Amino acid sequence: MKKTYSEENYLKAIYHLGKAKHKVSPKAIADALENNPASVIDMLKKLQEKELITYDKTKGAFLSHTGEIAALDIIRKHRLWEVFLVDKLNYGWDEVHDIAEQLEHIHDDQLAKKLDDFLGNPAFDPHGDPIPGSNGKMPVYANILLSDIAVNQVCKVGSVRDTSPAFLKYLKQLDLGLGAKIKVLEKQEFDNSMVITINGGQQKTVSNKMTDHILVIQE
Amino acid sequence: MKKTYSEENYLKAIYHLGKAKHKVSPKAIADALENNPASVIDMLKKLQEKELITYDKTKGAFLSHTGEIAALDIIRKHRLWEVFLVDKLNYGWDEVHDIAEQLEHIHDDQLAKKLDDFLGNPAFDPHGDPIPGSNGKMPVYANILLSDIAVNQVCKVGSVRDTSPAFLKYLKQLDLGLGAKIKVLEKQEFDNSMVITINGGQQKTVSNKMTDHILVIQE
DNA sequence: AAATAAAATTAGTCATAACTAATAATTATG
DNA sequence: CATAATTATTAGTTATGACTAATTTTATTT
Ligand SMILES: [Mn+2]
Ligand SMILES: [Mn+2]
Ligand SMILES: [Mn+2]
Ligand SMILES: [Mn+2]
Repeated sequence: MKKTYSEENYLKAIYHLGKAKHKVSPKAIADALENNPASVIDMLKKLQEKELITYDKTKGAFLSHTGEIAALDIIRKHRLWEVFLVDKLNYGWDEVHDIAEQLEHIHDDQLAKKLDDFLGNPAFDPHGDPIPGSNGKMPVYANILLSDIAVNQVCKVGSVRDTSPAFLKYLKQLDLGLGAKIKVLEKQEFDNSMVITINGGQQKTVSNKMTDHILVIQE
Repeated sequence: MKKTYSEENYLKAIYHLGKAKHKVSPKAIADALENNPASVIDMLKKLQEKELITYDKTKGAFLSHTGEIAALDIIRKHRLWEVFLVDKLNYGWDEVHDIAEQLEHIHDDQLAKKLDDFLGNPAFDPHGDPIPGSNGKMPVYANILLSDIAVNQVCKVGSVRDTSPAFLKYLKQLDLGLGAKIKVLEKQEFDNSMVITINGGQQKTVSNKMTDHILVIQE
C-alpha cells in the first residue's frame, strides 16, 4: 500500500488539523495545503476508499488507525531530517522546513531508524516539536515543577533537576523513579510541603525543596 | 527552470548512455528507464522544447550545455547521498542505489555543497564511481604506474606510493608534484629506466624503482 | 423566517507522464 | 533485392492531481 507524495501530505495535514481540534473540513485542509476545496474533496474520497480516513460531511475528516500510523511516520521523518539538516549540515533552524518537506517523502524501510540512531535518537526537532518514536508515541516535555501541581491532580515524573547523591538516595528511598505516577493529596499553604502518593502507594509528605527539583508531565 | 523528477531521470539516462557512446536512441532510453519508446519520444520533444537536449532521428539525443550541467548535478547528488548512506548510516554499498535514486531529486541551492563538506568532499561513491564537483568536473583515479606509460605518451601525476622523506625530497628536487605533466621520451629495455620531461622542462632520467612509486592519470 | 454569506459538492477541464495499438521507417538477412 | 525483423513515430487512452465555474447545502445575519 504505498502512498503517493500527495496522499502523504494530506494525511499529515489532516493529522495536524485534527490535533488543533478544529473540525477537519475541506476548507481547512485546502487552506493548510494552499490548494482548492474541490481538489480536497477528490482526495478525501480517494483516502476514504483506501481506508486511511473516514469523512463525514458534518464531523469532518478523521484518520483511521492505519492513516494515523502513516501520518506519524511522515512527521517522524520530517522532524528527523530537520535535525539532520541543522545538527549535521549546519543549516539554520529557519531554513530547513521546505527541504524536510521533500525529504519526508523518501521511502525506505530502514531509513528512519538508521537516521534516528545516527542523530542520537533526538526527542525534539530544531523547532522544539516532539519527534514521534517508531511506535508512533510522542515524547512530552517534562516542563512543570511538581511543586506547581494542584491538589488532586495526577502527574508523571519526567526528569529531575538535581543529581546529587543525597537527592538520588532520597528518591530511591521513596521509590520514586522516572515515569512514576504521583498524585497530590494535600498542599500546605505555610511551607508548600505536599502529601502525595507514588504509584498509588502509601501517603508521603515531601518538602517544597524536594518538589522544586522534580519536573513532571501533567496527565 | 525547475525540472520535474521525471525530466531529471531522463537527463541522467541520456548522460550515461552518451558516455557509453552508444547512439542514444529512444529504444536505448526506454530500456534504461524501463519504460515505453513512445513515452520516450514524448519526453524527448519536451526536453528539446526546453533546450536541454537536441534530438535528431539519425544521430540520436545529445545533452545541450544546460542539459549536461543539470545531469551532472543530479549524478553528483546521487553519489553524495550514496556516500552518506554508507558512511554515516551504515547501509551496505549494495543497498543504497534505490534510496539515492529518490534523494537525488531533493532540490535546494545549498544542499549538495553542505552535504559534500559534511562528508569530507569525497571523490568517489561507494561503488567507486567518481563524484562530479560543483563545477561539473569528474575526478579521475590515478591508477596507472608511471612505469607502465608507453613512450611518447603524456600523463599527469595523481598520487605517490611512497611517503618516505628520501623519496619526497627527490620529487622536490625534480620539481615533480601532484598534477605535474609528464612526457615519456625513452624507455630503456634493460632496466626500465625512463627519460622524461616534467611540465615540459629539461629531460631527466629516472629509475624503474622511482617510476613504480608514482601513480598517474593517462590523458 | 428570509436574505445573505460561506462552505461543500459536482461537473468539466487541463497538464503530466505513463500506456497500447497501429503505422511508418530503418536495418538486417536469406 | 526482397522479405523479415527491429525501431521510430503517431494517435488515442488512462491515471493522478490539480484547476475553474456552477450548484447545492449549511450557517449567519438582519
Ligand atoms: Mn518543519
Ligand atoms: Mn511534504
Ligand atoms: Mn547509484
Ligand atoms: Mn532518480
